[in-house]
Amino acid sequence: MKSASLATEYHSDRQADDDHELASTCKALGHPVRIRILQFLKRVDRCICGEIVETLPLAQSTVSQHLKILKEVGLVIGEIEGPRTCYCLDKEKLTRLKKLIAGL
Amino acid sequence: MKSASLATEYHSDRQADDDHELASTCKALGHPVRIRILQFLKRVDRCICGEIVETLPLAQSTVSQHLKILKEVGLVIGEIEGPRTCYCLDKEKLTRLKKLIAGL
DNA sequence: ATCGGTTATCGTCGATAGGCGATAAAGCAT
DNA sequence: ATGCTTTATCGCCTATCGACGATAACCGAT
Repeated sequence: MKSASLATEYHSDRQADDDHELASTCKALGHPVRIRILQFLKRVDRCICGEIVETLPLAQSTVSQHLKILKEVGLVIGEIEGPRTCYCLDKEKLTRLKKLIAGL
Repeated sequence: MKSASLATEYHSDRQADDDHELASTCKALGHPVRIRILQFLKRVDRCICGEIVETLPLAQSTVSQHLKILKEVGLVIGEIEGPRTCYCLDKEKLTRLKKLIAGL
C-alpha cells in the first residue's frame, strides 16, 4: 500500500527513485578518502586492496570499510582472486552518476 | 608546517583541495530531501523558504537545517528580503560541481 | 595440518547527522 | 508598543559515521 504524500506531489515514482539513487551515490562520494580511492582506481585501472591501503594513511580495516561503502552503491567492483580481492571502477555506474548530476 | 604524507604522494595540493571541495559538495547532496530542494529551486528559479516547506513532509526547522547545509557548501544562496528569505540556486557552483564530477 | 599473507568483519568509541518541538529574532502592520 | 508572520537557532534524542585494534575467514604454500 502506497499513499501519495505531499512530498511526491511534483515527482513521479521514477523521479523519486532517481533522487534516492543520486543521493545515496553522492553520500558515498561525500568523503575525501573515497574520492581518492576512485581516482586511484581510475589511474591504475585495477589493483588489489593492499595497494590502496598503501596509498592512504589509514588502517587496513578503515580502508576496507570505505571500499565496502563504494561497493554498496556500485561505484566499485571487487572480485575475489584467490586470497586477495581485486578492485576496479564500475564505469557504467560512474557514467550514470555523471548523467544524473548533469541533469541537476 | 606541512609534511608530505603517503596519502598525498600522487596528489598536488591543488588536487587535494578539489578532492575536499568535491567531497563536501557531494556530502551535501547525500540526502534525498536536499536533492528535492535543488530540483524545486531549479523549477521555480527563486522562492521563499515557506514554499519549500510546503512541498516537503517535514517540520519547518528540519527544512531550515537542510537549507543551511546547502548554503554552507554554496549550492544555494539565501537573500533576506524583509521578514522572509528568498532562496535560489547558485548556478556557478552547480556548474563547478558538474565539472568536478565529469572529471572523475 | 599448520603457517603466512591478505581481506572482511566485529566491537568499541567519540563525533556527526537528522529529526522534532520550542523558542528566539527580525520585519511589517496596526 | 503589540502583535503577526516568517525564518533561524537551540536543545534533545536516536541513529549513523569514521576511526581503530583485534579477530575471523580464506587461500596458497610448505
